Amino acid sequence: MRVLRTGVSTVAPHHSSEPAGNPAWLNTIMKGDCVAALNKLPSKSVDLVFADPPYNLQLGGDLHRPDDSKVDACDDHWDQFESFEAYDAFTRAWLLATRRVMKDDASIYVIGSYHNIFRVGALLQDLGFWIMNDIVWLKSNPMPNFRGKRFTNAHETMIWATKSKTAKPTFNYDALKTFNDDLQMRSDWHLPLCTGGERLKDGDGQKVHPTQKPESLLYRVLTASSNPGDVVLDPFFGTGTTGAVSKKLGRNFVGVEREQAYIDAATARIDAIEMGSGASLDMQKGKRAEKRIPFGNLLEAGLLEPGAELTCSKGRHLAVVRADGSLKCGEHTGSIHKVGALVQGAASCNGWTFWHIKSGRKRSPIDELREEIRSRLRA
Amino acid sequence: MRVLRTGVSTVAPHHSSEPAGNPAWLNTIMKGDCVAALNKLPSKSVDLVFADPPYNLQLGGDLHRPDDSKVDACDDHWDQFESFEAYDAFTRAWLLATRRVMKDDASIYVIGSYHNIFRVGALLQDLGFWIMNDIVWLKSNPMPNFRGKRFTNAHETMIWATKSKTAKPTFNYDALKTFNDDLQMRSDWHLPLCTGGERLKDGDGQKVHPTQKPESLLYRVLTASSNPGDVVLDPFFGTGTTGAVSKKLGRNFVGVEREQAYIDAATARIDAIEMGSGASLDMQKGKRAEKRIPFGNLLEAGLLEPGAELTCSKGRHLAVVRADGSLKCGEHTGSIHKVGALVQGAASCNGWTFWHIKSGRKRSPIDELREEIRSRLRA
DNA sequence: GTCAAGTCTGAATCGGGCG
DNA sequence: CCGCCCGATTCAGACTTGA
Repeated sequence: MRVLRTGVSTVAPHHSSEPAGNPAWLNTIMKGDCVAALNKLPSKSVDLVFADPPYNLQLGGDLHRPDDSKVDACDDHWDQFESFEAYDAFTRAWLLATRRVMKDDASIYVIGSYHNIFRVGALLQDLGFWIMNDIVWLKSNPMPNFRGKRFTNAHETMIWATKSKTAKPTFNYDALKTFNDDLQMRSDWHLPLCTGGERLKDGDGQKVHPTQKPESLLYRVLTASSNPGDVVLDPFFGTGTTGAVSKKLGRNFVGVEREQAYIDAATARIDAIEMGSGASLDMQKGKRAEKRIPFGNLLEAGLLEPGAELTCSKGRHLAVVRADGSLKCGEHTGSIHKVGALVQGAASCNGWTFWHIKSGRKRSPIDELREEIRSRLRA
Repeated sequence: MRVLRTGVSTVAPHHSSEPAGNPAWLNTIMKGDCVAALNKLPSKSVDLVFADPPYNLQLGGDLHRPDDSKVDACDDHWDQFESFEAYDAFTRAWLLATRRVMKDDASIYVIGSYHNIFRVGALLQDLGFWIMNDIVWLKSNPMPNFRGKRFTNAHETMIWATKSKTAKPTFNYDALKTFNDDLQMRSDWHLPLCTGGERLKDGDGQKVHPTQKPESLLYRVLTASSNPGDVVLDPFFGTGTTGAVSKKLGRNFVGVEREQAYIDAATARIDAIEMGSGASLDMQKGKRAEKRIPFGNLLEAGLLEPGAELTCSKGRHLAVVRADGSLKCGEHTGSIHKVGALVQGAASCNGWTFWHIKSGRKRSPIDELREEIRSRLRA
């Protein structure tokens, strides 16, 4: 993996036509300031953004455990801001730079704690982003509150947003539902902290980065809001969890990071990963992904004859199929959906599952005939 | 209980010296606009504030369930704001009015959803409040996402703050820890919605208030951040959950509410409560039951790789694991349970015990990997 | 009275392609 | 851009109904 240094830019200015193949910045870490680096990327070029910005923790003095050991707090210089105004200006700048490189239907996830997430969320709204969900990452093993003065801070908050209210972001609903044992994925995610072998350590056994995120978190974000081959941007790349999971899941990434030590650790980490590929990356698809079969096809295929009689599952309503693929039920005529809605007095109706045909003694939904057509098309 | 109408104020102007005994406004509902009513209270007079302001939901058209029934949305006039600016101005005004009546060491809790909570949190910080925690109320029974377009919105967020960084708020650490089976109370609270007998209904069986909060939530807030005899203010009193729990726990309350229908319901509700008769009021504890582990967690945790091969115990059926946690076995795809049922021609199947993975020469059920996750979560 | 099956509902920013 | 219309989409828990 190459590292592009944006301070001494090795990224060529972007003209309207990219050379064939992947652009030079793909699957690289750009070194330098977040906004300056993002400004070197072409606009509308990324599908998903995961951002883990500085939390502006505003820590006071040292904190000691009951056994008097010192807590290794996040007091790095990059987490120091003079005021809320300074933090807001910083946030607004990187959000705007990020917004420019997002495709119109791209998603952005920003993670934070109560120190910064309210400011981030309000600014997202002020800048015209549209919030889809907030998600809480519940830590199974959070650090306890040693002083007993507050609740154990056992979660962080992620905001999922799009560029605008009208955006139609990728959301792999069916894949997530399957992933979650056939229940809808909820806004609360129970995941352990990044510890043990996953946590990057330096030669002295010290952790390389104070707030390394667990791969499980990124795994779920990428599964939810991207597809294989998509481009995932992380403007605060750190030790590269986003890049690592992107590579495993067959996504492309681009990162921005200022600190050379983090870049070095991330580069080694990602180089050691084998790129995911092939059928194992296929996402579980739902009915929406299936090709649309007009009702008339059933007549063309000979699966139904004009004059065939359809009923609802209880046999209460009776309709006749006409040669043009419309139904007639008493005074009502129209599509299977329209007539189904009319006879029920409902606002809408899925005619495929509402209408049944007699096969032997039992009634089966005409959806089974549609499935027969689909299987013929696949063959 | 008396109701004070602040429009035709029955509250005498407050001088520096209160007459002996409780002030007239104690344990009453003040009718009228929130800010105007609060301005009639003496400064620095309350110990705890619980505020459930309008969420500014910005709903679009109607939403229907899959069975075509209409969702009874919260579309009340009091939740309509013209813009974020209007909502911010409203929020700033009631926060400032509330701040004045808070004692220096008082606590304030504000609850909201992603529609409004980020604005509330940022404004709290801008006005000099000091955030102690954010707390997530995880709903065991939230409304599902009917269209499959987002994560199930399964939580709301509460912010606990003080008037300033130097405040020393009440925090009954030991009481909470005892309640929580001798573990520190965490920032995630697992509580069901307010339904059933607790939910106030009118003569037609319709809910009186669209967003009545569960008493369990207030019980925990009051236990954490107040003492018997304290004064608890709720500037958006609604149907009076704050007043009801205050009375049960031997706290004093003062509420502000604009809608007469809510005031009537709250008055009857609170009058029916016997002070301190809280035997039935056990604080809802965190769930002790074993947590459900979705199959996808095995991939996130790295215990299975995409592409891994699973078989039944005899090795007869072979399935491949995909990155999204679905299985593929011939033409069949879906969850471990669904595919297990399909390959056996069974109606249902426990995928955890049906599917095995080879470890060395023998096959072991993937249930053992789930147990490994559980032990990590316990650690 | 018991149990099983069916109904109802909860702070919701809930569609998309084609003409 | 607007309108039409196809047709996809739900979990937990309390309550009601009926055998």
